[in-house]
Amino acid sequence: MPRRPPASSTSSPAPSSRRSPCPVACALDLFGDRWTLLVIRDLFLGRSRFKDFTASPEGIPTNLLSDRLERLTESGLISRVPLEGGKRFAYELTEKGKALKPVLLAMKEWGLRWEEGTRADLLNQS
Amino acid sequence: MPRRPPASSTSSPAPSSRRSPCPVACALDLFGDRWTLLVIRDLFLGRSRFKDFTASPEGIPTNLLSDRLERLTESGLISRVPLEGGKRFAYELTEKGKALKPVLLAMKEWGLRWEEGTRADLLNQS
DNA sequence: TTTTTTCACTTGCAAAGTGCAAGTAAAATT
DNA sequence: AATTTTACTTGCACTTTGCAAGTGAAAAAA
Repeated sequence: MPRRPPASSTSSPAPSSRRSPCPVACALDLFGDRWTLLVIRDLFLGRSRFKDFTASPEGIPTNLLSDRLERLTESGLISRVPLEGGKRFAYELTEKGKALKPVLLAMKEWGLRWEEGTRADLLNQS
Repeated sequence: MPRRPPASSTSSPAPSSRRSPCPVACALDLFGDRWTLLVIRDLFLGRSRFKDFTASPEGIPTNLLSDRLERLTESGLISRVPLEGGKRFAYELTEKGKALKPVLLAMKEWGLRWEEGTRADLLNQS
């Protein structure tokens, strides 16, 4: 995945790396890979620290997690919040990131219906 | 992306390559990349031939298109339908593939809302 | 306070995937 | 019969992925 510039509180400026003006293509430029949406999912599940993400059952490699957290921050889907005094951070969804809930819910429903043996322990409506 | 076995008309058996029982992770195992959902989008837009997909504005490389069509067929999201007599094929969404409409619509809405300059010429409700 | 453990990464490397260009053979068209 | 189009495949350079190991700071334990 190629890299991209930051984001505003309303809507992000079109980066030159955009493949087309299609909103689906555009979305895939931001999270079209095997890991990014799982990090978003974890954030919806209340996980917020680096180790929380690595503890998820899929076992994201730590170098990829670093990379994804950085990209998500750059594209304004998440923000880093400094933890008590120290140099450590928690991550949280921005409004833009929270707006992905319908996407995740649709994928969850699809998976539950069409892929045998899947179960959604945690990701609820609301 | 690692490869996987075929699919039934109800729900697909769990492949050993599955990363977790999470329906989202499972879905991403099938279409978690930058191109697959664009092929699905094109099919929803009525495109069905190899050249139709290559003609989309994102310009998928032909080797990747071949690969994606094969994987989508294997995983039961699309099927190859033989064209009049010859050895050529058209591609169409299966029921399982059509069931991805809510996912694409959610992504479309998200892109339109949060990514400046995107526009959805074609992908409609229904 | 010192030691140990945990956390949040980074680095190195082999393997796999991507993207581009060029090639090919069959089908369709002229 | 010759030309063009279609649906691919192949080759190759480059990038990304996944695994393991290493590192330094912070937190916890002794």
